[in-house]
Amino acid sequence: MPEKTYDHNQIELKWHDQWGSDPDLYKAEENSSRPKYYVLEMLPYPSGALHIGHIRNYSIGDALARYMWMRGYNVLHPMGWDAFGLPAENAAIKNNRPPRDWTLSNVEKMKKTHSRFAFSYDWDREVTTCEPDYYRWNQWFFNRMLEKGLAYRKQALVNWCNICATVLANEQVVDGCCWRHEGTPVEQRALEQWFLRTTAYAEELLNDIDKLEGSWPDRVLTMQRNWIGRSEGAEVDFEVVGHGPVRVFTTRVDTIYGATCMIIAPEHELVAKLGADEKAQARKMIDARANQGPGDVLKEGFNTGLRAINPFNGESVPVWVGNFVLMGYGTGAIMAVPAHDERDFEFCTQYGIDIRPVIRPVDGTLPELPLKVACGDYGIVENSGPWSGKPSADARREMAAFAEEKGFGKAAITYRLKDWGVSRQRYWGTPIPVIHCTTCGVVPVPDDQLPVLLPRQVAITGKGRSPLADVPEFVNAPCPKCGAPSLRETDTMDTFVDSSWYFYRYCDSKNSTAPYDAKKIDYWFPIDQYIGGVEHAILHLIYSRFWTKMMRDVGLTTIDEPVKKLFTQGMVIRNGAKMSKSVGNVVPADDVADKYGADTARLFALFAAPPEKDVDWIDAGVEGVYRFLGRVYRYATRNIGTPGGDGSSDAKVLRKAHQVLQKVTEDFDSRWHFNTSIAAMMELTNDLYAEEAKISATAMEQVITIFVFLLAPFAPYLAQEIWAELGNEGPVFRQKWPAFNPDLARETDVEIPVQVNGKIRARFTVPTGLDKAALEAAARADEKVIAALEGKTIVKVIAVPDKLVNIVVK
RNA sequence: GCCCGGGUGGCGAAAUCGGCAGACGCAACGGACUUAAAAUCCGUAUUCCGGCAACGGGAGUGCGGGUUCAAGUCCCGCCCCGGGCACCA
Repeated sequence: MPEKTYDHNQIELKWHDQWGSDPDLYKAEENSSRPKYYVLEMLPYPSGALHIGHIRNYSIGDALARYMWMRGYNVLHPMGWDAFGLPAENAAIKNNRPPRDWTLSNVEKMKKTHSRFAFSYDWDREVTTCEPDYYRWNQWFFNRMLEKGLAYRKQALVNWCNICATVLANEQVVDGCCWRHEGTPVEQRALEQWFLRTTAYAEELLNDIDKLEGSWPDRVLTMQRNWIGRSEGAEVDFEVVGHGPVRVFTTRVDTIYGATCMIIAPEHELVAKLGADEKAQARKMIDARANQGPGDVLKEGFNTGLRAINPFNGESVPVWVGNFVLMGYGTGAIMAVPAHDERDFEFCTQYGIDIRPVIRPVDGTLPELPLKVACGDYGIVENSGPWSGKPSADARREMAAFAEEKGFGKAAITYRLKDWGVSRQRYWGTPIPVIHCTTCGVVPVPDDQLPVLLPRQVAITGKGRSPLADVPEFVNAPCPKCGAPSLRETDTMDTFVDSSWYFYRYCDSKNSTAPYDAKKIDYWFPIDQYIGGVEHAILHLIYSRFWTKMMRDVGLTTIDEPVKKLFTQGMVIRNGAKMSKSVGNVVPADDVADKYGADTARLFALFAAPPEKDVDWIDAGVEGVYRFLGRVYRYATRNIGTPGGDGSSDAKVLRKAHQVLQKVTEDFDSRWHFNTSIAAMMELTNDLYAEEAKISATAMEQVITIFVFLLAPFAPYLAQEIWAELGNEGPVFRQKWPAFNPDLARETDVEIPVQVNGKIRARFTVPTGLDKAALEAAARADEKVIAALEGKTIVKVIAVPDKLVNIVVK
């Protein structure tokens, strides 16, 4: 066949049309005899256009999906849209266009790009989270959580972002600022809010991390462990004279005889009982903290004049208010042991409060005053009544037990993790399905009245309260219990609710009577491979784990963890920042596809670096991959169906082909270093060019066929085109992945370097597998080696078969 | 401060088990083809020293030590970069 030039547009358009006319092409089988494989990439926010960062994510998942298909699995590979969220509202304000219109038109555009890139999704299962047939189930789950006491409402200090004009979850606060607005400090506001009781699962979320060990990246597991932040300690009541007990939390109850004051947070309820001056001072601290960005904060405090009694030794100590004590952790009050805690030391030194060492190092003496630094180490407890002389660990345990026995405390565990605040004062989200009735109180909207529909025509102001509050048709509703005119809840749910369970919906996306059929979940779950950005290590991935456990306890599934294996791909960086629309440094996927084709863009996204690594996007590198595909195509077309050469290089190129097949197969099955898989294919291409004239027609066809398979998971269009050129029918990714032949792949000869004292002095070629003795003999017979050994005494000879010979001389 | 990653040519990287450092690609340079250019094909390329050259010699994976016949890889101590957590009691 005459050589054809690589016209990516023509090839890709042809197969795109052909594949597009077959809706069942990438369909997962409902009743399959094949083993199941659920591969999932994190669903995108429909911002308007796919960029190279998306392409990298989907190219990894798609290569895997295609490979697993060829390996004979029943693959579920779905895609959807995380369609609720703030950008739609901002766009609506800017363009005067309803968020739904804007969102759905973005979905259409991005779906076109998806299809152009030939990502193999089962679009039949598409999920769009802003549509009622999806979000009604958010509401339904909310009702289940209300029944279980896992959803509750309380007045609480919440994180407030002024620009977003809404509340943020704890997880959405970064360095004291809004996660979407880096420079905007989060304010604390007291609001009535809905919370989901994630803390009920703190212990299980932490313990089950062990089950994920080895199949989730360590980095993610560590981040989650830190986030849950379990500390073991004790709670102890100090009687505040004239006011009653105030409880403190400490991890070092063994140091309690060294407590020289109590410090409470400025938000602590005891402050309300102080004088006007003190209250004003505490208020100032709270405000100062609200306006503070990240960084070091100066310790500040004042003496309340109150006294508290240490229940262990009956000592009366002063009560202070301190700006470094957090209301949101522990009990909001601490006992200060300046001798053994760095922060207490700093504070007490500053205000001249007593310092009293009570822990002696195991092999030393009690620290002498004045101290230069606090000593937080464990040791032997001293000057501590009946516990003196005991090791810290024992004293901790026994003192907590003692407190419990005497009724003034107990052993306690505290978590950094807090309940998930889900109320948002915004329009574009799932309406929280409750009604406020003056007589019945908070009444959930009954399941059979769901969904509570989000009204379509709403004026979005971006000011402080939910726009839904200004829609009378929405707000005014009868109480489901007593029928009296009542008011609907106008807050909407955090969008992370949507993404906490969407992957279950893919298994049964059209179910109109339940979120899904449990039998279908049983078949497909857990997700065999989840692929996404490490930036979701905490938010999305903790919420998803929580949601699964909640679903299990509600009786909707039997599994504990949704994701078996997690892969976090590196970010695509451009101009020093993660590629994203909000930063404005995106390379639109369509631009690259226009110029070089989808195959090139996909291949380059994988070739630039190993997939877990961050990669700087540099346009220049794309050329090389494009040239490679062109070389492959021209070579294939000019050699298919030609008489061929004398076959003297057949063995050589077949060997190389099987070696590359082995390498690519192993890369898929283990560490996914597709950059080296692709490099191996380039090597094979270079060999094929070099040996072209000496390959027989039969060998040529065999090698090109192998090449097509190698290419199929990465560059589906070109693979399909050559597959057809070879005279084959049907989609190549429905073929069976070829097994490599280890005999054909085996190298016959190997070059052995000979070192003398570690310096290479000679090389020779021997058959592979030559044993030590023969290798040593061959080395000693080599002229150059003889010359190098002249006049030296051999101390030792190391011969490693197929690797090297090292002769140690004196 | 604590906990994870990482540091290799001009650049992206490779070296999976301790065994030839720099595969593959980009950029660069040289050649072939062309009236010319593009495209394509072939070749050169870590660096320093000596040589017209074939070649020979030395150094080299952030820094300093160590183990070993042999270290990018293992051990100890540092430096730098990226990420996470951070008055969390």
